[in-house]
Amino acid sequence: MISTSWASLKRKLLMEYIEKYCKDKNLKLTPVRRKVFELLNDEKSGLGAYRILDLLRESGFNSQPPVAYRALDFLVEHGFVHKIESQNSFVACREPGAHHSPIFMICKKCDSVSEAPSSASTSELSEALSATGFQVEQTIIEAEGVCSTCADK
Amino acid sequence: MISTSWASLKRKLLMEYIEKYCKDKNLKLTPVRRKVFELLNDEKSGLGAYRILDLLRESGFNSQPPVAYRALDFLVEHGFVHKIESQNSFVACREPGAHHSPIFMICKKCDSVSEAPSSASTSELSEALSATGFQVEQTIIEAEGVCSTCADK
DNA sequence: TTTCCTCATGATATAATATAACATTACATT
DNA sequence: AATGTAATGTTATATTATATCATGAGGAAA
Repeated sequence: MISTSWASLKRKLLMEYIEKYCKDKNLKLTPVRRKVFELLNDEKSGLGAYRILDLLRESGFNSQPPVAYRALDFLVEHGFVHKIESQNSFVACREPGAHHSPIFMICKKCDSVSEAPSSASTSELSEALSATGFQVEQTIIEAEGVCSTCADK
Repeated sequence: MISTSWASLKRKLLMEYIEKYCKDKNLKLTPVRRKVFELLNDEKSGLGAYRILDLLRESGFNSQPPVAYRALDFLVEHGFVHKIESQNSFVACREPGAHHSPIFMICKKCDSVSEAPSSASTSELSEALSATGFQVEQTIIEAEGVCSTCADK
């Protein structure tokens, strides 16, 4: 049996991807920004800003609210983290670089938030809406329901 | 020239629809609930709960926050009002009874929030997501962009 | 009619989420 | 060293939302 799970390998990979991305683009992945990403990367559920703040403090950062929000702003701005509007929570991006219009699936049983594989849905939506004369620049799509794991139980 | 605009006729119609609906279903459209709906019905933009609270007070209701939130809960529960998650604001439903999965178009220029005509988009989305094993129960779709009126300027 | 029940409202306090504003530090460039 | 820029530290406060308990209003049942 191998001791490192697929999930943990993926988390590691994501962290490395972001490190490289920041290095290439000359973005400063400071300790607090990195830690916030790690915290989110370790979670399946969304975390609220104040929960993140608590976890930062547990990790030795003596932080006030603006510290957490600034780190989140940075991570969201560069697409490393997404905000889940219906929960006021944040999740690590699982498909970095893949799309700018993520679709989230939020399980009401286990509270997990997962990102749907990139699909045509968003551009179809944009096209459908453009029929009304509205020019879509950004979409927020969040689906609430039951994830496959919970449904199988 | 006729003095009553289409928009004002539509607002009136919506109000009447809701009155009838409540009467039929034996729901209590109390003064504060009715007033909150009227306030939202008169706006093109979303209103925050505390803005609504202010307007209630201006209308002679001497209300505290729970009053506004309770009225909003009632109106949302029965589909008369929708919450715009990305703004923490509320809008009157313009398509009562039409669909349980509205799609909102939020104009970043004029701040208007409009409801897209009911379409296949949502069920397509549900189908696409069910391919991942996720069972969709509810969707939140909010598109940010520029409305046709603002685009024409 | 009176009692009781339910739902709505009144009222106070506080929780949870988010930002404004200004001071300080770190570090790269000059 | 002097300067500029971006990041962080710190305090205070704004904004959004709910918990809790008390009071009232109206209908159903005794």
